[in-house]
Amino acid sequence: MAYVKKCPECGSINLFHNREKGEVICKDCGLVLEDKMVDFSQEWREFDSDSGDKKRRTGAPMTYTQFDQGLGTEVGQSSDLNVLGGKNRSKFFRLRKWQYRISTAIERNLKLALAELKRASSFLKLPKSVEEEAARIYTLAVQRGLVRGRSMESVVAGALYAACRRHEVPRTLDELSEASGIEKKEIGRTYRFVTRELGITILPSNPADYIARFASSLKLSPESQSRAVEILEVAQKSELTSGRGPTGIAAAALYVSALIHGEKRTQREVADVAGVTEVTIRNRYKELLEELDLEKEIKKTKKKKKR
DNA sequence: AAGACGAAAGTGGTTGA
DNA sequence: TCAACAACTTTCGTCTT
Repeated sequence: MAYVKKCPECGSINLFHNREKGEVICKDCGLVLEDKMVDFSQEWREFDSDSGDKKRRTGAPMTYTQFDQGLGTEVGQSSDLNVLGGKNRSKFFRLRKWQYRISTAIERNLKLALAELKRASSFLKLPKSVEEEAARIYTLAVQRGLVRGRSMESVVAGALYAACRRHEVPRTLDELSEASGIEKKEIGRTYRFVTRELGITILPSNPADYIARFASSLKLSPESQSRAVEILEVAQKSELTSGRGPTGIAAAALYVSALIHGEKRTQREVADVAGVTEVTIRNRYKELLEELDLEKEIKKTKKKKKR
């Protein structure tokens, strides 16, 4: 009996297995097929029944998509009061007041922001793991006061963008912009700012990560899709990819492989789904042809068609 | 007539003095 | 902080199918 090969949602065969999170994600539509990895290993060793009880833990799972990560802290309870003397009593009230002020400000912000984050995330059909990551990034950003002077929405969008890239399911700035209603420039700016301030390192995104999604929205065959990935690999070795926008390269690779497999798409169509202009595709396309002799193959399929 | 191609000028961001 | 620079876009005219 074969293992799950196709996404039940869109039928794509392009599945991504994230071992760390125990998820299988469809790269095309973002559907999470499996997220039920259970770690059965114990994290402690039991020497005797006593220490085992102390270390054993239980409770609700912690999650960043809840505004307080599912764990709340409050300063004291009024029932503690009778234990405290006069001085400590006033100190107690002061502390609680501050705690209240700080936490309500942050919490209120987080509640709103996380709602917005969930909305945008479901609009983009992002997997849960990416949403969690984005929520984590946003929470850190709020705690460091990085939201000040920026709109909440733009920071949310920036966090999402960063989370997508970290999980190798990149979305373009255009897509984020459409989902959040924030300008492309602004998202890029806050994205850079937040990642720099939080010291989050992000690998330059790989053009191949875009292929699956672009190919499926262009309705290209799996053959063209895998050919495009092959082309990308060669292009990368010839240093055609460094310094270039990854979306443009991905788009050009797809355009070429579509030609080779006789599934012609206009430059306009490819350009639209990739969020670049025809000119960029043309430039990349030209470079690809120069470096890898693909012209023969294109001609071949042309002749075939005539017959 | 639509698509492909290429030149020229403009934009926003990075880099290095 | 500013200027040089590369990548990409916009716009537009010409060639090809």
